[in-house]
Amino acid sequence: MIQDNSPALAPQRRERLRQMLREGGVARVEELRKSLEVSVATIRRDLEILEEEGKIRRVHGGAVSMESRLEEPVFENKTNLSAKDKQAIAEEAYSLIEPEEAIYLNGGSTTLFLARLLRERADLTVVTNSLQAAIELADCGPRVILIGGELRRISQTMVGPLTSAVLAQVHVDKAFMGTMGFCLKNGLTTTDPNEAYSNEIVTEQAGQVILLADSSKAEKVCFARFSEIDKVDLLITDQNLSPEYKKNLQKRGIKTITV
Amino acid sequence: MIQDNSPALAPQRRERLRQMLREGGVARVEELRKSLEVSVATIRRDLEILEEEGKIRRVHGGAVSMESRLEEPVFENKTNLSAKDKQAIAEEAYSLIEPEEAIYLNGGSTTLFLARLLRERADLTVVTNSLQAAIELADCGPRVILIGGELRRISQTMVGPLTSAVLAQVHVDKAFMGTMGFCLKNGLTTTDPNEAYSNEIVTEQAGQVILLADSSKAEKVCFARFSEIDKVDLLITDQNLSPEYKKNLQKRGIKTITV
DNA sequence: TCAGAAACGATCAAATTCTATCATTCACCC
DNA sequence: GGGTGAATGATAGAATTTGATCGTTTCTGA
Repeated sequence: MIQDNSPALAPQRRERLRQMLREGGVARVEELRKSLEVSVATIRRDLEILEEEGKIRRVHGGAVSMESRLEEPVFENKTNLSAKDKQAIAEEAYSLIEPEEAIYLNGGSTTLFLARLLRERADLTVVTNSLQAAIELADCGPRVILIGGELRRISQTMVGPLTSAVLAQVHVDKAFMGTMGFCLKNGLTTTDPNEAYSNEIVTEQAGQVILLADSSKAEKVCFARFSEIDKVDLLITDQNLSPEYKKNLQKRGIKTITV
Repeated sequence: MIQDNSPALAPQRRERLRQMLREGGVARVEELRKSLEVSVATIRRDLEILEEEGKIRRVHGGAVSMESRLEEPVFENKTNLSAKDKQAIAEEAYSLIEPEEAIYLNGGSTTLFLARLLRERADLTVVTNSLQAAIELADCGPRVILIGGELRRISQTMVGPLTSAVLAQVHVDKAFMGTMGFCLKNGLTTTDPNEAYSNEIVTEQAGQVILLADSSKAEKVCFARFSEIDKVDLLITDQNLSPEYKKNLQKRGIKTITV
């Protein structure tokens, strides 16, 4: 017999694919074909399956492991909204800020864009639980108050029970909140209960709650709820939110701004 | 030998771009092209994508990173001044840390060296008011608790009355404190009263107070006092501290370790 | 302010890779 | 022994990526 080892079974082969990708972080189809000694068609099919399972991400020419460094830690939805839309939402939010106000920013990419716009505004006070926002404002601009608490690595935010200590002592005029999901029935939700805890305290206390969320977050529900939808005063979002949905929000007393 | 040099996959290439930009803060298109060995068109396209994702910002001639870590302008010089001594002091301090302990680090260059040594110690809990220490430990290592408060730009620390809120709720076994000056008569002093306030709370509460200070700080007095010298349990310093002075410290109950 | 140089964006062609489709193989069952 | 169906391999047309070119814009120094 020339063919000593029978060709690996499909699940075995996929497991090897996965492993190879984990090791290198990335691999091209041709490499994989050589290693596994099957046709590119098979490799492609396997990659397709692994992508469905969320183990890898296919790219032109090969694939990237989702279990390695090369991929972003935050890949909640792979159809991440472009920076341009987030920028637009942030700019709209910025225009709402009055001189001398105290505002709150929670963690998240959209609020980070807003933070960047605040670098020149020495008149403001910015309260935040976001390490990245603080870094952005560390060397210039507004007065910055960090709320303290346990550092949640994945989001680089301060969360948990300790955050209530500082939050109890400050008041903000406007809270600009990002969220993982908002839903008429289930309210505002995020993945981490500790994160939710901190967000909840802020939404309770803030003079005004302004939600910064692209339309992909609509009717999305995550594990940890931090507020009823009614607590929101204003939603700034993109153009893909249906008019009916906006009307429903309107009924609940939530104004919507579309950028 | 047939050189089948398969070009790097696009995500790999962009990751390298990102990294190069993070390291240098900025880079020219031409540099990037040389390093990655692709055409400028490709570089431009990649930069465009990275900008879209908000990772970088394009400028005429190249790009700047949006995610480069805090650069320390004046602070940098200070860390370089006697970096070797500070590193040695930090290493000595590190050896005192027991498994599973909760420790405090205040702001300052020496404590920052110590923070860098803690990156692998997942068993510890680190409480700190230093933004830079937090950044250093943000993506790995020990549990990090930030104490919150107002951000003092020059030192990148959280200071002031708000810090007491969180500090009142935690206990640390050992507090590693840097200081601007220590003096037998005037105790521990620093320049900023708010900074002093936070330091004071910590020195009052910590199980053990360990002072990390090179000899240039001896008998130096600054504006704001935060502790009597007696509160210090242990001083780690360099070899330039006179034996008599050490003896005087000994009389006050302060052990000295010289590195 | 102006002119030259450098950098940029848009566009096109070549090369590579992808998708969709069809043919082949091989185990399995009746 | 032939039918069945899943898995694999092959192929052609579509799509994507890349590098080169050219006119336009931006920067720099006089």
